[in-house]
Amino acid sequence: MDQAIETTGSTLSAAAAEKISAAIIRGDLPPGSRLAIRQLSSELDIGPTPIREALTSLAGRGLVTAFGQRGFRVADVSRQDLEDLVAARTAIETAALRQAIAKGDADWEGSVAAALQRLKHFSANPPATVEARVADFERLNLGFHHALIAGCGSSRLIALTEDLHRQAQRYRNLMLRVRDVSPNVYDEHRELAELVLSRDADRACARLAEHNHLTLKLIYGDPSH
Amino acid sequence: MDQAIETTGSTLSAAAAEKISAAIIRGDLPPGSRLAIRQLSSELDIGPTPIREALTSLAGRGLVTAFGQRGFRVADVSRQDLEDLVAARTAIETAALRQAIAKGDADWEGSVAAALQRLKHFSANPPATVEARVADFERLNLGFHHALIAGCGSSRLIALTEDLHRQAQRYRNLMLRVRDVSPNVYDEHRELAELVLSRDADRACARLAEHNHLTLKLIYGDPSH
DNA sequence: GTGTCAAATAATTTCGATATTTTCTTAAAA
DNA sequence: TTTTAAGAAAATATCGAAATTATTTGACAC
Repeated sequence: MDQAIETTGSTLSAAAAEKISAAIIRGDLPPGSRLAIRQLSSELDIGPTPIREALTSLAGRGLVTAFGQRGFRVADVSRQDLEDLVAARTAIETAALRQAIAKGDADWEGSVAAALQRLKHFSANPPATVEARVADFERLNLGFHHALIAGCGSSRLIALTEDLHRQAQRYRNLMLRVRDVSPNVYDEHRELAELVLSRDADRACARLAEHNHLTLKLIYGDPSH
Repeated sequence: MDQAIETTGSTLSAAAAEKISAAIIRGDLPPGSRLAIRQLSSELDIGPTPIREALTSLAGRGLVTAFGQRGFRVADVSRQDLEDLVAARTAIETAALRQAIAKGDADWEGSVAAALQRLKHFSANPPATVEARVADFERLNLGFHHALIAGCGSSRLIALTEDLHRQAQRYRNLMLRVRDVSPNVYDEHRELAELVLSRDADRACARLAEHNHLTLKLIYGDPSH
């Protein structure tokens, strides 16, 4: 149910960007590898022009790096870059969360509760295979973080947060050899949701920052620098 | 000395993006107006493909909106959008400033002092014409804000800050009929620079937030909503 | 007079091919 | 042996045209 319709009414460029983006986040296209236009064009059976446009779009979202007249490459990874990523994500996501807590209405509270409920159900009835567990969790996790800040009313902060979330997801997929979902993942999110719904902005943001730093800790160990 | 060399070694797409971006920020292309590929192609004497790529790139930077298969338009403006813009910019810029104050070395301090010095010289010897005053000030102002956060070491936060700075510049160019530089603009920046160089992060960030809210106040009056 | 449908127009999107740039290879000179 | 230079090969960036899609115009029915 992923690409059932060939042309969904949207452009081929968007479809190409979606597929390439997914491959990069999944880790199938390793960091630094060349993104040859001709090769991608024949592989995806799409002309060079939409491929090129897709790569340009992805470059604006931090997954691809453009090298002047020397083509495109998958964005590199490093500890320093991950520190940047976590810092930027925390700054933007906490700002959005503060606005959401200040402005959020009843619908927003309901969305947060619903997203948490889905995580609870997932935790109680996890899928059998590891692949399904990881895939489902990533979808629910993104949905939960989206629900938290959806009430902030700022399309800019929401879009930026989701971009950075996907970049962090790529790091986890690339560098964590043990790719399974922690059993107490529900409790982690439940406590965060409680702080949010009780409108305690300071504690909620502190908890969210801590939550985001987990990615850095899991990959590179405790913060030293 | 702006477009002396036709092809600077960079791509035509980048050149087209630069020209269209400047026209949008300047206000020559009004918000909501259609960005017809064929027309831009003949006007700039560049093929449709680079134009298209330029528009895609600008869409990722918030100056252009893409409408599925119905072309591109200059991004709309509204009070709500400007509130988003100021909030996002403040969140990101203050986060970068905190990191810069924490990590910044002697070179960074020198850059801040130098950027301030250029503003001082500008204020003491302003150009004769209004156009030159505004153009010079915008360049120096961008340089000053860049210098403040350049020491943060996060390319992500720097790039985002500059994007949002240009979007705010567009609002000022569009909506302020009185386009001249305030005489006490140097003092404003000097006080900010002093707080930064004294490494007082809290006060510097508060001052920077206040500084950014000026755009909103000048355009829409005092904050009510 | 109003709403709906169909044809024509105009636009974007996409493709295949060309020209330019970069990179790799090879050979010659220091 | 190392460096430099020249030529060949591959890749990108770009162009002009074709195909698909959206919009407008006009006529017809209600």
